[in-house]
Amino acid sequence: MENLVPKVVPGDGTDGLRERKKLRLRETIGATAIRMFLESGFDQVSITEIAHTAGVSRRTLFSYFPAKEDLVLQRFADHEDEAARTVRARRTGQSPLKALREFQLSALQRRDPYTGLNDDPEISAFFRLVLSTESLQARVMRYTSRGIDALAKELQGNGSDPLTARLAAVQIIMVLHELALMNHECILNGQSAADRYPEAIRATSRAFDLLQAGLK
Amino acid sequence: MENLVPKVVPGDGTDGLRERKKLRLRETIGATAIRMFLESGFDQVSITEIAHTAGVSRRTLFSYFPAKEDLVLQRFADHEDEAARTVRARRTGQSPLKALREFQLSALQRRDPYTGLNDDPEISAFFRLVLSTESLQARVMRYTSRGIDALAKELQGNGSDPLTARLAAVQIIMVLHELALMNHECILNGQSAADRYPEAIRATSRAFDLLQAGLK
DNA sequence: CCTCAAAAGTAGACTTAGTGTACTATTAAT
DNA sequence: ATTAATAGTACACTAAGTCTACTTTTGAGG
Repeated sequence: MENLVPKVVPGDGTDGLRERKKLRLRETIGATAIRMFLESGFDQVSITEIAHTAGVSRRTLFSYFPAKEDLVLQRFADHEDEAARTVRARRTGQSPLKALREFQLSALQRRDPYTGLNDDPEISAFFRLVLSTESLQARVMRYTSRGIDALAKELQGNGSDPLTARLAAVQIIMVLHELALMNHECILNGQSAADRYPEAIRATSRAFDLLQAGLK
Repeated sequence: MENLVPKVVPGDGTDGLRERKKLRLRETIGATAIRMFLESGFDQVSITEIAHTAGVSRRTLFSYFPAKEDLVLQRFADHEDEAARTVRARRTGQSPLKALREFQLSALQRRDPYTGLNDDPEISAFFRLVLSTESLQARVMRYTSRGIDALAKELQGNGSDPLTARLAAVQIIMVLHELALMNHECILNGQSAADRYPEAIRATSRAFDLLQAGLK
């Protein structure tokens, strides 16, 4: 007697040759695109060229990356809820703001690209690409916005009323974003990460002081 | 003897039949576009249709509005440096934050569309259009970003060090933006502006308290 | 190993935003 | 009235993204 349940049980999505192949192809396409963008600029490379270079059809490329911007920015999604996770994982008794400050300072120390304080040529070239392309900047803002949502939710689940949680999240995420931009700008101007480091620490500390104690 | 200076002296740009005609045509095109967008949605109306309805060629339309989004959002540009102007025009001795708070509360009272607290059907439809269209939201963010620049500049010319000015500007403008979103959301859900008013005042006051005294 | 249904991929036409170019029509000043 | 600049148009072009119908690959079961 034949089985009435569907023959293909999706599993958890990580098993099977098919899944691994898809993942690899996605990697290939993304890497090809970024390489070409870094070489010639986002607007100077067409989807058609990327697809051809990566050895897939245009249509296939679009089935992996729904928009041209996604070819560059998928990796940003990883960081989108970093702040929320930091707050969630904080030591008991520690305030959210204190946890974020601590995390941010250690991120600077380890030159986390996310802080803007990283002068690795490939990483700073990637940042330059993103920040010099309007449509990419717009997309980054979307991720930032999701980061705000995530943090607000986390703060709210932590005793804050919804209004305060939301306002705090907006302030915090946007300030962190601004600090990263400042660091990146210095790196762009040729400063080394090591040179910039002390000032980056100072700026971050000052920013958290302002967040905590207000603008006055 | 012929005159060696250029024959056409531009003047201040407001004189002449030509200038007035251009201004009127621009109005016509913009109004036509917004009417059509409100009726069918931003993505459902093509540039070709708008140009045809407004009685101009596609190319002419693009010479007035370089992108489809600009057909909707040019009027946002007016508000882009409102915060900076408010700070500049404040009474002597008043702190920037105090001036902005005062301005914002009076803007709520007069139901300034800019605060999100306006239930006029045409205005709320316009907001809904903008907020339900991704590409328009991205464009709004650009204006917001310019508002930050303007305010930062104003604060800096007012004694703040550049870092503090910049961080304060980011916080203030983004918080105001968020407050407007909240009000708008309530209006969208059918609440009247009058109904929402007390809570809007409360939220704004709370937001300025947080900005001034910190998140703690 | 063979079969076969589902999933992945492809080809190519289509829509639409936006640009470049070469031409025509207005306008305003002499 | 002449004329040079400016505004507007027609038309062709590029490129992103979608739709549809077709082919290939894969992996599970017998």
